[in-house]
Amino acid sequence: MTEPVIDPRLADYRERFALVLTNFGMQRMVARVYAALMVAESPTTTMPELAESLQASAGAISGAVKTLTTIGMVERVPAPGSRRDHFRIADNGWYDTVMHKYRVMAQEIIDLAGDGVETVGEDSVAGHRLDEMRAFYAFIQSEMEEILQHWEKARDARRAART
Amino acid sequence: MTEPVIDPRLADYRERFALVLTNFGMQRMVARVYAALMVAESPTTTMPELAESLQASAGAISGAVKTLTTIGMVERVPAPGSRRDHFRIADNGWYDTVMHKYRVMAQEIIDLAGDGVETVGEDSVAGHRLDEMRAFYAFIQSEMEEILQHWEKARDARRAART
DNA sequence: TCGAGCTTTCACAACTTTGTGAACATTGGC
DNA sequence: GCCAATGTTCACAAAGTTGTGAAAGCTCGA
Repeated sequence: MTEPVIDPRLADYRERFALVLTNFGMQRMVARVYAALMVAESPTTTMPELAESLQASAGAISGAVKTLTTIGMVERVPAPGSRRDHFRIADNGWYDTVMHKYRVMAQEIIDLAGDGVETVGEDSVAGHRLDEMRAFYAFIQSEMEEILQHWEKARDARRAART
Repeated sequence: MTEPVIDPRLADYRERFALVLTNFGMQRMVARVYAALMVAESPTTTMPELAESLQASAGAISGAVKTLTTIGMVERVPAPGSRRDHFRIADNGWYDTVMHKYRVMAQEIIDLAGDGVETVGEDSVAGHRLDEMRAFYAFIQSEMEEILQHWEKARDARRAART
């Protein structure tokens, strides 16, 4: 078993980062790969590099990378002069993905609660509970659009300020 | 095996409801109990009623109810004239709990990203990535306070309007 | 078109999670 | 204070999840 060549302090931090993402509901290996890309000093990283650094099999890396690229948190980068695939954290990937997920979830709950109101009747006890749930998520959904716009403005200002 | 006495249409809806919560990351049985309380027509429900309706063991119900009361989504209601414990969906439990969870998660990420910036150095490639992540969650956290206040106002108006 | 280098897929084993059933603990009425 | 009704805990079995290793599949350059 070869030891990975990486600053132990950085490896510790990377694993802690992955652990937090795991608590969010992200799969273990997916979280570790994301964390590795997040703390990587080089702009892009290859699958063998990830496998060695994380001490994981090529198969596990392949699956995790596929998940991350599918949901748009990581992107495959064309790498002239190299036959290996290169990957990096997608610009905006984090919040685009998170926000998209929340938007979908909110819509799902709105529909679900709406169906419930129809099922139990809108003037029943359960009907009122479900209707308030629906109203809450409809409210959150509408607020989210506004927040996202505010963030994009704030982010652009930050980036511009970074000389 | 005794068949549960419940409208099949309602039982289907209840299971669908639980499934959506499960996709949110809630444990299966916890989600089923919450769904059962949500669609119940009676204001409160006992553990044996939940066990029969959900066709689950008393042990599983006990565990799920404990989880739900601990996080504040369900409350134990004193029931004069009955030796059984009665439970109901906590008023405000849903969004208090969800919002509290998000607030904690946001703070955790802010701290995590902050530590990362210190670990890798703020002028490194990774430092910039981590710093933007930190800024995003700090932004979300501050916006959330405002949203919650708006919702409470909107909710009170809704309730007042319900004659 | 062939071969070398990468990546993907898949069966399996290790591990984790979840719910049951039964024993144990608690509570309230008599 | 006792007994019966309820609630809780725990060991274990079933089910599900995750990562490995190896084999199969691509792809690019010659």
